[in-house]
Amino acid sequence: MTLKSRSKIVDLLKGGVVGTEVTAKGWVRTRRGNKNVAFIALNDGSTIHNIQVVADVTTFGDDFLKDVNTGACIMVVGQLVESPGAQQPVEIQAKNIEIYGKADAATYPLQKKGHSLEFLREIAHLRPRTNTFGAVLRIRHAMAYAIHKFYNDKGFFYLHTPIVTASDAEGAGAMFRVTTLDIENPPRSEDGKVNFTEDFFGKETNLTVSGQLEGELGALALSEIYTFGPTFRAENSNTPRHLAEFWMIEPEMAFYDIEDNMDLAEEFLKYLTSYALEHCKDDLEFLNKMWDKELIERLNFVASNKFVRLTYTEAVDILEKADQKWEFPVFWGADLQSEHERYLVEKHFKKPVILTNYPKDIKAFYMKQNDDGKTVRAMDVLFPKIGEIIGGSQREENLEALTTRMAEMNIPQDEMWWYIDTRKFGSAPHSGFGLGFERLLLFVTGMSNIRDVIPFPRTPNNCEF
RNA sequence: UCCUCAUUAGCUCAGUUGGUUAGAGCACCUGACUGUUAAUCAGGGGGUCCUAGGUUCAAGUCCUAGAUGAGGAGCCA
Repeated sequence: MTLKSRSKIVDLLKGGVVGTEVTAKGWVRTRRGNKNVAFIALNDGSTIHNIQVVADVTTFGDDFLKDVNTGACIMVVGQLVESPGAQQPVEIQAKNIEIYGKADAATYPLQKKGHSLEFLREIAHLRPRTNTFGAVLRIRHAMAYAIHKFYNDKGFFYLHTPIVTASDAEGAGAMFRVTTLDIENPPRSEDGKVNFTEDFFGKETNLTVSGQLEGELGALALSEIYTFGPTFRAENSNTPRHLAEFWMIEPEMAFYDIEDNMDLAEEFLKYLTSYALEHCKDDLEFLNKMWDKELIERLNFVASNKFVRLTYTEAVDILEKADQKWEFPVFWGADLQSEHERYLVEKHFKKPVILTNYPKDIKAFYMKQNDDGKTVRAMDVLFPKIGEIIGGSQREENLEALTTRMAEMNIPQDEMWWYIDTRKFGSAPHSGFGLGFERLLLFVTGMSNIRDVIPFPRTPNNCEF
């Protein structure tokens, strides 16, 4: 028998054959019992549920069982039997128990009773062993898989856009510099400035803030692509919705206009929501019970109801007529604030909202300009509790319109020659959007802080683990 | 970065108007219990009340500054 031969607890609970000898391995959640019998709740992360191991105290001895405590890692060999207890179908009658790793009860930080999410963040190396983070991490995996499945089934190609980039033209946020220069004593040119031609890449480089521009290059060759990778923003954002390092999905499609783009975004979000409801039932039920009593109801609602679509101008109209005091004034041309977005989603429509056709001055240079000369074909998908979960647009494919806009917004065109080239040679109408993976997970898991849906969060002043 | 709030046992939290020796549940230790379900029951040990100043006869409690955390805002996904 090799070390890895064992039954996963999820399989034992669902399809284990009663009467057979089985081997289970995992971490002890609790041990309880009396002087005759000990009950060990064992979890191996394959499911939210534990399997109950029953150990005869006279067989194993008090001293031995003392070390089979919360946190210890053990192997159990024994017969799978029907459980007389009401809370589990089967249990293991232990014949042999081996302790792989003890956990000193006096110093092991995790206990069987509730911990605050804040405390668990401080022990992010151990929090995957809790019910909540086990559930979140399994759902995170399921969503990542579902994203690839969704696009693969549609014939999209997964494009790996670069993580190190020399373009900071998109202006999506402050960037992390990538350099091998000696930060204490960098080479300088005659004018005293740091001489980046001596840096590793011979120019200034940063971590990517978006794969979109390179994604467009792929779409204008493969027709439909998506990216799914890490993204970095050096913004000093301290909120439950922002991370310095997060994952983003960016589909980019040739021959899609803004309507096609919205259709895809809505179908995508509904697919993922339905996938979670179908494949992560046990974990969602746990999170629903533990953290968010309306979670499953909300997921069902989003999966089965049409999103509201309206233009920015219509939204401003609704907000101006709303019987509501605003901290920030509403007028045409102003960027919508959180309070405005929340009002539309949570109070006025009570369902997800897609806003389109924003004033061009509050949106990026690459967005397709409308004939009115005032608005661009941007779209933001707004979700309850989370706010903006998707931001996207139809892209400006007309060379002259694009370069004129770049000049107006002081975007350096020489650095962007390759991007502009796509509008010179075989340009095509195309669209795309970005979905923040962790924001999706906030919605799907019902967690309220983004630091609790990524294994090791990176935020200002925090890069532990 | 701005505003607000919080910080008391390993964890979760009480602590009255500033007043004797700072409490509870869980965890830990000792014991009881013939199948438990965050097992239960009895007993025990465990405190830099975030840090540094200050006010006061007296500070966990009031004041000032700082640290850390959280919520809201901005930036955005």
